[in-house]
Amino acid sequence: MADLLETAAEPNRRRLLQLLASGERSVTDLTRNFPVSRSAISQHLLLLADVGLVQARKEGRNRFYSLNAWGMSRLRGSLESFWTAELDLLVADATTLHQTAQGEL
Amino acid sequence: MADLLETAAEPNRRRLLQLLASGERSVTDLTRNFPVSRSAISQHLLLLADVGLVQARKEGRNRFYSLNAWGMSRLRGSLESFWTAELDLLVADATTLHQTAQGEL
DNA sequence: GTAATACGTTAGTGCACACTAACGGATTAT
DNA sequence: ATAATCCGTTAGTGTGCACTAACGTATTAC
Repeated sequence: MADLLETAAEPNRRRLLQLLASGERSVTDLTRNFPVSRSAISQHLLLLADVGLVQARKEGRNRFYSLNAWGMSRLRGSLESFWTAELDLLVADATTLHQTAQGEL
Repeated sequence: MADLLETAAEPNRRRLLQLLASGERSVTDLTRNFPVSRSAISQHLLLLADVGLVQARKEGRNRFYSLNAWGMSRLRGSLESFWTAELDLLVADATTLHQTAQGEL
């Protein structure tokens, strides 16, 4: 799983990135927000670190993970290059259609 | 793989969505843009259809796949709810830092 | 009509992923 | 000091994914 966007897309990892947006957090602390084990979360974090989206800081027996701004910037770029103007047009039409349908109810 | 964003994130499927942005295409036609088999592409298309991002139209012995505007609209929504304003701030800083670094060369 | 060909899907396989269980390392309590 | 506890990672396992090979079906050539 070398791909940046694909790595970030997995639901648990997506959530991890969002949680880390508000600041660094330990593995155990992050785990509280998930139904899976500390180990699972640790491994998701290691994957995110592999692609450069997060990094860890050791302090005592804790490891505080935080977002890597540069990696997140690259992710943003990937998203933007994926979502072309052509798709915006398509979606604009769909939204219009949907709103029309809603209005017609 | 029920998750919309995760399904769309896989590199080949991402590319398929982009190719389909310019209009409907047959499986064989789409396959020309990939190093993998027609079968592989067909299966990716079936997955995309499962989550409602594309649909197929039969004509002769061809099946023309096209984007589902409403599905793509939902995808757009998922992307937007993932990428919070907080992340924009973080990335803005990173970009600034990078530009500074570039300027310093 | 029938043989040949083209298109897309289903069958089958290897591998990677996501997870729990077991572990090593560090800190705290006594 | 040492036993107990907490934190994060590595070991081991099952499932699901991405892919090629084989197949069914429909069209075209003769």
